[in-house]
Amino acid sequence: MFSSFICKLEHGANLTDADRTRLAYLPRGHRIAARQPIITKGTRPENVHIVLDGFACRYKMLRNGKRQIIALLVPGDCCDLNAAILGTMDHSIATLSSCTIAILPRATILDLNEQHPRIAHALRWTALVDEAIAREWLVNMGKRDASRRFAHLFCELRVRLRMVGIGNEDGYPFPLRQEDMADAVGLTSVHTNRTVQSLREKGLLRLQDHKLHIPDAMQLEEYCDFDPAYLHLHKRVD
Amino acid sequence: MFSSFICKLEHGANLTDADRTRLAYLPRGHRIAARQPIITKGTRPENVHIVLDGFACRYKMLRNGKRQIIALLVPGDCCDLNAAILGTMDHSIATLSSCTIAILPRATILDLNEQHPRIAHALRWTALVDEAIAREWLVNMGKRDASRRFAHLFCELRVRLRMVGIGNEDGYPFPLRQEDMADAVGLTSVHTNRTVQSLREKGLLRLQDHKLHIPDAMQLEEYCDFDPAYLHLHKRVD
DNA sequence: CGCTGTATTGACCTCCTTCAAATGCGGTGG
DNA sequence: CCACCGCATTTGAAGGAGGTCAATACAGCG
Repeated sequence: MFSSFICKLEHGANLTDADRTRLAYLPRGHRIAARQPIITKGTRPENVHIVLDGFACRYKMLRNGKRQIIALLVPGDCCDLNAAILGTMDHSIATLSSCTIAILPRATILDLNEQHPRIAHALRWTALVDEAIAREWLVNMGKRDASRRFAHLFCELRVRLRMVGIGNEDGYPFPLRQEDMADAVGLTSVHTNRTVQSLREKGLLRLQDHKLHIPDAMQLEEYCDFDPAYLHLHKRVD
Repeated sequence: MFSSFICKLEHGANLTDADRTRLAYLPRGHRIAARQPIITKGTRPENVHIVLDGFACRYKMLRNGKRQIIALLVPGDCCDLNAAILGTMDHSIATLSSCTIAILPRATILDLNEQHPRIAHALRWTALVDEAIAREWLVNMGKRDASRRFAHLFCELRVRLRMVGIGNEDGYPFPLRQEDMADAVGLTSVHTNRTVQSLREKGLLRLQDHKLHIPDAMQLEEYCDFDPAYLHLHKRVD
């Protein structure tokens, strides 16, 4: 089902029914296990990958073996929409949980861009929002302490997931290991553990069984100075 | 003179002479003092701003008054090429040194995109490289210690500036205050001071009179594991 | 010469890392 | 059903990188 992808595009443009039926005809996704490569740094991207279910990530490895996660990809997110212009990939993409991934031939994207201006607009919108998210992550890593950093990440994901119909008022599925979370915010997994505990003790959130529980979203947003403006939602979520 | 802008675009496409003469007809820039706003968060961008000379930055302010610099803009860089799609700016842009800035009406950009496919391609390329730089900055802040962080920033700027004909083998102009440098890499100005000193003591670089001197670029790149692949230069620089 | 803004230095503190060991837990095979 | 394994989480102790605060030095400039 492309529902998450369509859901996401709805936020970037006012799609028509014709647009929606066109999107419904896209190839179905296939299942990939957790922690498997999707796209590897240095390769030339041929097709466009879309996450339909599960969590994936963009990341870069350093020579010393450390991994920095550059972006989290949730259902509805595109992996390499514009990567072709740059020639080769400057980072890799892999699954974090088990995922279902759709692979669209580049020709399909070209067709969508030419035949469906609203979809084309929505696709450009998603790319720019991804960029805005990267900018906000820079702020997060540069200026917030550990617990606010995680709090902010969780607030962001709450909005992004609600955008595609995942999770509800009091939480959402969160399949990452602590090591993944650590690599995403620039901390160690040990400190991640202690930080999540302190957030629980503060009553701001609870993380168990790969589910994130947020008792009071407002309070959490207040705590970390979260302002969803950078996600550029025109339609309300919640 | 649009030389830096043209210079930059040459790296994103094989421009023709017709492209170049078209670019030469763009409006000239005007002078702005250091530390002046160019675009303010929350506003709706009307025109496209291009830095022709000097250093500027994208930044976000936090509620607690801290500033995170999200990107450095050097001659040839565009400020808000695609911002219109997102509606309002989610961050601000300001000069760091005195700058000359060109303002292109959106109509001009549309015209370039329609009449000059190679320029259009180059513009898309610049936008994607900006994004790649943001991703590399995430790695820098997340995984490198203070001295490697600065080393990496200086290596990046060396390549970006050479790309537009600024600086030479042993250094380049660098007008930022230590406070600006600190806000760009996520450290304090005090620690910036000590870190730059330690880099000097290591013989890796010298910073004085707003000029950065790099005795041995290879050595500096080696030190911080700098790999310019993310800048996606097809034509050699140096 | 004093004013202003930036760079520099010192002392102290704390947040986060590092390393290592312990705990928990779901699966698998005996 | 229990023992064992692999994997992730949790905990402890110690050290270090970077932050904070405040004082000083320095340079350009009216």
